[in-house]
Amino acid sequence: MGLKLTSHIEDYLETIIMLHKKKRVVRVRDISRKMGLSMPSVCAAIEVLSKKGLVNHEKYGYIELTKQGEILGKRIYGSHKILIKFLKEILNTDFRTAEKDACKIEHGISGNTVKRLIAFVKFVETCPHPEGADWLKSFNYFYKYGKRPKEGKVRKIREKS
Amino acid sequence: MGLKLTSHIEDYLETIIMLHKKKRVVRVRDISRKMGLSMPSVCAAIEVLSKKGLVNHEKYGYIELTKQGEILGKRIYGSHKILIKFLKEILNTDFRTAEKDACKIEHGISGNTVKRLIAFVKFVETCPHPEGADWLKSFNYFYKYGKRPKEGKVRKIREKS
DNA sequence: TAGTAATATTAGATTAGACTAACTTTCTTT
DNA sequence: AAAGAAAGTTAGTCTAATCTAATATTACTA
Repeated sequence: MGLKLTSHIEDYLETIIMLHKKKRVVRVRDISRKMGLSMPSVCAAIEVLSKKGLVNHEKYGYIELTKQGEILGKRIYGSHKILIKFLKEILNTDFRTAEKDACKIEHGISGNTVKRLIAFVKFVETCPHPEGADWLKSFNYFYKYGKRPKEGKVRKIREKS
Repeated sequence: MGLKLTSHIEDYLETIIMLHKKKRVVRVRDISRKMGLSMPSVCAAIEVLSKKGLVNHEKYGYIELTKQGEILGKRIYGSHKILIKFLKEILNTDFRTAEKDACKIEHGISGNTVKRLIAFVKFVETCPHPEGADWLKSFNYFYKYGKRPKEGKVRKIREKS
């Protein structure tokens, strides 16, 4: 009866949170489509989540998060969002890569590291444009050309991949 | 006969690379101890790596990386090191957390993201002390106190966890 | 409202990764 | 060089996560 979740089960929980935001009502089919898994797989996972007390689910009915499920799910989803932000806005990876990488990364990362990452993202965002231009643009220049831009040289960097 | 590796199998490969650096000769027992897994588990994994042509292994003998195994292993190990660096030197997490998190993260992350991360770490390291003090120390201050240090205010931040 | 489509569940199989117990080989120590 | 210790392997079991096929329920629609 432990509350320990495998990373796969966490994925289901996170997906439920995301679907809830858009639809308010979540069904097996929705999860199945969103995650690209068969409905039996989803059923099995929901069964596990249900036994852990994280969702309520009656046969053939909707899936609802319990209080506990919502708390845990939101924590997981929070990590997801901050990672996306880091990957997209700071490392400037493209949207699809960011999504993919964030999914893989988020379950492994410890709570403390997430906290630091959140702080870091905030720190960078509030950075007082130290190089005479936006700091993140400077990074993109650095990534592209392998050297720091000269003062006042950074405009807008467009890139692929 | 694909060359696709599961993340677990990549872990074994990475461990072999690390052990090689220190011992030159790697045995099942070494891997077993390093990874905290039973010897039969290691044997099974070595069998897989052997079939993929990444290691050579004769019964009761040493484990040697093939050319291909070394190339792949080093690539994986490279991601590991850059992540450790990011977690330890930039986010300033403690050593054990960094190790743990890096292991979890590294297999999920895409090659392109690793490249960006490498660039990012280098970028930060070469940052020309924009706030009148070392940039990373400023971040640590920010993490600890939730606000940016005033000019010239950052000394040395000691922290737990 | 009866029939069909969509959704959900059950049953059973498969795969990867781990384990323990038992056995074999190699190394070490006296 | 023989005995015991350490290392390696084999065999068999377990669990988690997936699948397909078959069945059951619910929803839609003509």
